[in-house]
Amino acid sequence: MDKGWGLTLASDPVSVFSSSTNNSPVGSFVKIKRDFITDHNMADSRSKNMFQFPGCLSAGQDEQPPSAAQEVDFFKEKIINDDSKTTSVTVKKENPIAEAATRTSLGVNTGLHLANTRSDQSTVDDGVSSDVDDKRSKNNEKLAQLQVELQKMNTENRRLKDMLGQVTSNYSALQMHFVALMQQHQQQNHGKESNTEQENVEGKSSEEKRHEDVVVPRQFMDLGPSAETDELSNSSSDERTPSGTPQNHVEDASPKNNAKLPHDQEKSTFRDGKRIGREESPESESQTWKAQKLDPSAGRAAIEQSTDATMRKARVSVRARSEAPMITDGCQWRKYGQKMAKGNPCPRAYYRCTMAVGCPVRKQVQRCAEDRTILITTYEGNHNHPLPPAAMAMASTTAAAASMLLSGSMSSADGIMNPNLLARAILPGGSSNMATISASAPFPTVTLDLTQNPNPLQLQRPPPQFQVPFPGQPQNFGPVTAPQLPQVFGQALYNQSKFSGLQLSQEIGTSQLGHHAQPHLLHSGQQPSLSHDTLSAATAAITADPNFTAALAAAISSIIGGANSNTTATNNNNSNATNNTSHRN
DNA sequence: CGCCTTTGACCTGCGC
DNA sequence: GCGCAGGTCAAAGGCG
Repeated sequence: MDKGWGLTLASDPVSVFSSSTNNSPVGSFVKIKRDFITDHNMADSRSKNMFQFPGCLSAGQDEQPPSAAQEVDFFKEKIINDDSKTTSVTVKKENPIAEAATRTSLGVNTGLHLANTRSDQSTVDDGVSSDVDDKRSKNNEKLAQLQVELQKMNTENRRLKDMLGQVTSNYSALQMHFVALMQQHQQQNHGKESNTEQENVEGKSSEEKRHEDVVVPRQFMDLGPSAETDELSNSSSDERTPSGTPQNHVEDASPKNNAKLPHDQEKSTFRDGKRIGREESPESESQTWKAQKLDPSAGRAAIEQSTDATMRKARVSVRARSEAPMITDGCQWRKYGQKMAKGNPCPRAYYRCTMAVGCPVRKQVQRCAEDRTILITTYEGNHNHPLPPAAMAMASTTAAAASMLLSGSMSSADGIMNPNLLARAILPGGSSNMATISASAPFPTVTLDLTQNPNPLQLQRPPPQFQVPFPGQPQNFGPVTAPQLPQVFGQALYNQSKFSGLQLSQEIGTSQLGHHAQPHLLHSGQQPSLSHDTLSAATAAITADPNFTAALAAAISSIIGGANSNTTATNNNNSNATNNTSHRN
C-alpha cells in the first residue's frame, strides 16, 4: 500500500560494501561518500563540488583549481571541449593526471585521487611540439603539486585508518561480549528450559548480575516467565490485549468466529492473522508456559513467544515532519480504521501490515494537534515475515527501541521508566527531548522525535542497506550484527536527517563494522558535535550495558527472521513459532 | 474484478 | 450501571 509518500524511511540499497576495485577502507569510504552525493544531489552532483573530505583530503577548487587549471594549459582546450559536451566523458578518462586536471578545472571535488602520479608524457603526445619544454616544466610543477596533495591525502588516510582501528577494536569488544552472552543464553535455554525465572536469573553470569545491580530487572531476554508473571499479576499491563475477553477463550471453536468467516480468502487469512497476532498475547502465552512446564522442549518457543508478546505491547512512536499522509517505511499497510481521537482535531488512522498474512504489526498515524506538519506514527508489534531492506530500517529500529524499552528499568513506584540504554545511546550529547520513554501510558512507549534539533549537516545520507547472507549459527552474529547495527538504532531516523542522536548510534554501529566489512560511514570527523570522546563514551556505555545485548538480540532476531525465514534465531520474535504454538493450543 | 479506503457500528476497558 | 474513549470490524463504494 505504500504509495510513495513524501517522507521516506527507507534507506537506499546502495551496495556500499561492494567496492571490488578498492579494498582499502578509505577507498570504500570514498565510494560511499560519492554515493552519498549521488543520493542527494542527483545525477549532476558529480559534476559539482558537493563533497569534501574533512581536513585536507580535498583536492577541490577551494585549494587549487584555478591555478591548476591555468597551469595546465594544454588540457584546457580539451577540458573546455569536454565541458561543452558532457562531463561524464571526462570523468571516464583513465589517465589520472588528465582526470585530476579535468576534474579540478570542472570544479569536481572527488576528494581522493590515490592513483600513481606517473609520468604524463604520453598524454602530451598530441602533436603539439612548439613549446615542449615549457609544458614539461608545467607538468613537473603540476606533478609536484599532485604529490603534495597525495601526501596530504595519505596523511588523512592514516588518520582515518587510526580512527577505523579504534572503532574496530570497540566493535570487537562489543561483539565478543555479545557472543558470550548469546552462548550463555543458549546454554541456559538448553539446560534449564524447565526452570523457573528465578533459576534463570541465577544462571546469569556474574557479569550480567553485576550489571543488573546497576541497571535492572526486566531483562528482555528472560522475559518469558516473568512476562507471564507480569501478565497475571498486573492487570494494567494486560490492557487491551484481549486475553480476558470471551473471544479469546473460544478462539478456534468460537461459533462467532466461524460464523463471521468471510468468503474472501484474503479476509479469511487475515482473520487468522488477527487470531495469531492480536490474540496471541498473554493468554496463549501463559498456556504456552504451562505447556512448557510439561514439555521442556517447548521452552525456547515459549520464550520466543513471550518475547514477541511482550514486544507486541511496546510501542514506538515516531514524530516526523511530513506533509504526506503517511510515512514510507518500506512495509505495505492496509488501513482498517480511522477514529477521531480526543484532544486532537486530526483523525487517527489505523493500519496493519499486509506484507504477510498474520503479521501482527500495526501502526497508528495521526497528525500532531499543535503542529499539523508533524506526523506521529506509532508502531506496535514485530513483523513475522521477511522484510525488504527498506522496511528493515523501521522494523529494526522499532524492535530495538521496544526491546530497550522493555529491558529498561522500572525504578519508581509510579511506573515511570527511567531513561535506559536507548535514551543514553540515542542521546549521548545530553539532549533530552529527542527521545522520550514512558511507561505511564497504557503501553510503554518510546517516542522518537525527529522534528527537533536538526543539524542539516548531519544525516543527509540514508543509511546503507545490506543484504547479508545470514549464517546459521547465532555465534556467527558478527557479520550479521555488524551491518545491521546501524539499522537497529538509526535507520529509520535518517530519513529526515534530523536525528543526530541516533546518528551517533549509527556512527557507532557502522564504524564498528570495519572489522568485518569496509567502513562505510565514518564521517564523525566531519561532525563538530561528535567528538572521539563522545563516540568512545557512547560505545563504552553500550558495550557495558547488558540490556543492549538483549535489545540487540531482539532486533537481530527480527532481522534474521526477516532475511531468512529458515534460520532459527535464539530468541527471535518470529511469530511462526508463535503461531505454531498458538495453534497447537 | 479485485483490492483498498471510507465510515458507521460494535466491542472493550476504564473512570465516575 | 453508565458514559466515554480507544480500537476494531465489515459493508459499501471507489479506483485501477
